[in-house]
Amino acid sequence: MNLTFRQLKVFEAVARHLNFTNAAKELHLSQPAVSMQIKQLEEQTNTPLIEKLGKKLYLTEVGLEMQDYARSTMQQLVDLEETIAQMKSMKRGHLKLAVASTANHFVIRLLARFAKIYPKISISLDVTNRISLLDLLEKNECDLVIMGRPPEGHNLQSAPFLENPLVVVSHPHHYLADREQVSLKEIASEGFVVREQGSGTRSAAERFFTEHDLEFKAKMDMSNNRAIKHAAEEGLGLAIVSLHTLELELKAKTLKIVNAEGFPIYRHWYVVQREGKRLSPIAMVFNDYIMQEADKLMLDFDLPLFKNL
Amino acid sequence: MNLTFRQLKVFEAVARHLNFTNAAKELHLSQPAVSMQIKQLEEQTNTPLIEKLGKKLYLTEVGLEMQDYARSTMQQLVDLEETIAQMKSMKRGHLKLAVASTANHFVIRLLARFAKIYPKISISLDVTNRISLLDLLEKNECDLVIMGRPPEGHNLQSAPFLENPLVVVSHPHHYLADREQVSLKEIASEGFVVREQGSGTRSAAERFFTEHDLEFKAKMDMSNNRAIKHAAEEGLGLAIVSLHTLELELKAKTLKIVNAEGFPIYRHWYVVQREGKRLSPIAMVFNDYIMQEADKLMLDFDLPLFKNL
DNA sequence: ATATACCATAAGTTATTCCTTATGGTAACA
DNA sequence: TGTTACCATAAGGAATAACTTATGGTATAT
Repeated sequence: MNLTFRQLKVFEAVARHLNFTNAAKELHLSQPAVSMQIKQLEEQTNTPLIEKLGKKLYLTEVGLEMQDYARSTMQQLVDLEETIAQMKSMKRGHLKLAVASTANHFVIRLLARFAKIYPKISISLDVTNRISLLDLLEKNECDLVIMGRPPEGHNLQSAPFLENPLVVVSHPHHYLADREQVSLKEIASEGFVVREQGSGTRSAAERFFTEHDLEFKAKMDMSNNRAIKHAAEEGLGLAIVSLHTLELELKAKTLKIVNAEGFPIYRHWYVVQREGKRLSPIAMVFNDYIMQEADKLMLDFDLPLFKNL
Repeated sequence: MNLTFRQLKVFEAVARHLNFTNAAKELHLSQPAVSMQIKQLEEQTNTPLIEKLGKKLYLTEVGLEMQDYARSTMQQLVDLEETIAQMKSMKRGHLKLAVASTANHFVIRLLARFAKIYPKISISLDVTNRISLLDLLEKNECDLVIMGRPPEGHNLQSAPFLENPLVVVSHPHHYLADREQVSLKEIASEGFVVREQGSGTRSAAERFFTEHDLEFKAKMDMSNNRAIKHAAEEGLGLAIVSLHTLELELKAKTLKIVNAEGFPIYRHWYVVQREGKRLSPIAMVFNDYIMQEADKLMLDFDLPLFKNL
């Protein structure tokens, strides 16, 4: 059986009018055109759908089934169109994001604002480590990723959208904590609690010290940013972390920013997507949104401003 | 938007395989043929449905919607085919009957047997008077009607399928009740309880007496067969009724058949349909069933047999 | 760098779809 | 009985749908 939508459409009109001529008028067709479509449909099903008794038309039992089917199929088509239209106009849709755990805090705040503008959009947010992020992109399991600078050679497209100031933090009673200015040399003489090898923050710090011909002393390394901050809070050493992860600790005064020479180091947050990926409308809008608005939005956050921010 | 089933079918295959070439093989098509169908579908929706990242294919969000739609539509089509097939093979369907109230009793017994043979068929039975029966036929609101001889000139097709013996009944203690033979003259001298003017039974009786040059004395008339029998039970007079309506009263011995000369009068039960009506498969089968089987089935009923039956 | 797997595109052909006009037949109705 | 309303059928033509083969491009893998 190989029906066509055309047949169904014509049949539906006939079933409604119970009159070929009127159905033809509605469809802007000649009457024989309608006859033919119905005839074809009856040939397809190999059973009469309409019976003519005297002047009047009646649907057969199968005809009634067919009418149900035609209506439901056509309604579903309308629904589909509606759904697609909504998706296009971002009244509906799903945004799949993934962020580096370090970025989690501020991204959620960005997302909260974004979600208010597009209330019908559902969002899923995966918070995970760099390796997993790349994996998600690789498998096309998310639209966009927010992370530090992505590695080369993964067929990725990335764009920096926000400065990411790395600052030195210490226990609030650390002897360097209240100094107006701490020279780089002094800082370098301290031991640091750092992320594992390969972490973006760690390599940025290492590069920074190397560029200034200083050694970077990693006293302890941990795989989790929260753990690093906690270690610093406990006085295990200084730490270099993204300012954006510090809102809570600064407010609670469990950590202090050390006024270290040359800091903050400015790195960037990137929006990353797979090369060649055609973003969904909503992902595209989100991308534009953070590219344009992230700077401004960060101003609302309760974070210290550095002169060149 | 003007999709085709073909597009949906091809799309479904591609969405399942996530591979054009394999989908093409499954459909016994060349790969470009598949490409074209997908392309057309994307043009219809004006949005990408499939995205290619590197070597792998992925469905876009709209693509996923489309996949749902395609599957559900195709499933519905399968369901429709199944339904039609069942209707054709009478595993499903609906039989709309209407019977004269006089025929109700025995028709229900016929129907009970018929329903056992076609257990999946639903049946509706309208029990009503002659006028309404003709009206139902006129409006094509039932497949078949069972009644006495239908009037001419209504564009009806009818066929007798069963003899309808009309007998004279009386109160069991009526003075004629136990007589071995009652002459027609004696009968004619009695007063009768009869149906209203226009009733088939009444005109048959009248004609019968007229043919024998006797007068037919209608003492009382009623519009309902049950009421007539009741009147006879109460000794209000003799009655002429169809033997087929008497099973209960004979068993209960509340009425007796009078051995009247010339009785039973043989009339017939007819199956009636509208001229030109194309019966549904199940109606046709029912028609055949009663034409062939009604005689035999009546033998199982607890009714007296007359010599020439 | 080359081979491989895979999809896109182009060009051309065939078949089918879909519609039109013209005409015929039938039931209802006056 | 003629008229009217309505559907069926026939014939013909325009559009297009649906494939095919051939070829090109691109990402991946070796």
